[in-house]
Amino acid sequence: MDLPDTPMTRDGLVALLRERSITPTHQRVEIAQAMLGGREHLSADRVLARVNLRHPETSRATVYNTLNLFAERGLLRQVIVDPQRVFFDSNVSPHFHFYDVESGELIDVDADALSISRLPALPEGMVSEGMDLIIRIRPQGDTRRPRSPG
Amino acid sequence: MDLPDTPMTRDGLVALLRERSITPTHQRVEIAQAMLGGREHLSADRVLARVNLRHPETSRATVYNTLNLFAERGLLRQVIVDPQRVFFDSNVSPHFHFYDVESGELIDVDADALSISRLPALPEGMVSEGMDLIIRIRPQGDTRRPRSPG
DNA sequence: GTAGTTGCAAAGTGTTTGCAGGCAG
DNA sequence: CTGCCTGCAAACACTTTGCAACTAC
Repeated sequence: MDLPDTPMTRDGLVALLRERSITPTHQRVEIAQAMLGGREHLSADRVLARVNLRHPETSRATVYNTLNLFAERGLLRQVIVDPQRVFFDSNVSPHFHFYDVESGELIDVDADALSISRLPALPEGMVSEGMDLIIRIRPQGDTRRPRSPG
Repeated sequence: MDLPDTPMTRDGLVALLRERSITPTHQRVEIAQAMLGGREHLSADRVLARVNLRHPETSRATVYNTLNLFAERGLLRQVIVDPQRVFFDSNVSPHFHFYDVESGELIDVDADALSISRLPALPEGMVSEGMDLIIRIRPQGDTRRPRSPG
């Protein structure tokens, strides 16, 4: 699951941002790099930590703004599985998730690892925005209901 | 979708709570009644408002504690679709949801309105806790991305 | 009577916002 | 240069917690 440290050059990222009409500021490029440079599912807090590993130059506000902007422009997808935090997923192609309720970890499930047929009719006048399928899992033998991951 | 105002007698609710080893206090019965007495998908805040329509005798803390207790004991199911609030669903049998991102409304989808086949293999040593399937919908022609419903 | 429950208000999260200063083009 | 972007800290919404008073049985 671990991607190489720098799957895209800085120039590549700059180009990608421009494609989406996003001014490629220093911070945004840094954040883009963080999201594509390793694990695919990160909370804003994790991104902040990661970006500031090098030197603490990016503020919390900018991380939140930028992640939301990226999601809006289709570079990231938000995954809502935990009421406490939003995960951002750098994989924007159709797929589903396992969610380990114990560790809080998200794992991709390839779209064709399962098949959904006979989609229900949408309520009248409504259009679909997308579908989220989450399979909650936990380590075998563990019967706790963790409210706070430990 | 609207249920009759009192689908269960107070005595019935008391019995139901006892079945689950829940001391049927005044407030808990009130909350049980609120969750079964009308709409099926309510946030804690809505439950609080509803319970205190009669007379404001139940605190926010009790509502939160009680809803979590009910969920833990299988009387309610939590639905996580909005990072801002948890919905509680009085329908605990298998089913899925439409989520109107515009209005914030949840709509039940019967479990056999769609069929999921070929479930993916779970990661080793993991067991399933349940599956959430959410189809995000919005009114046709509306292209906004609402962050704050209004 | 006693353990378990409630209410209050304060604390705690994750996230957003307002505004002055700073950077990209 | 000029408008967009950033950082800071305060504001926010939802939820949880600590503790004294109270209630169910």
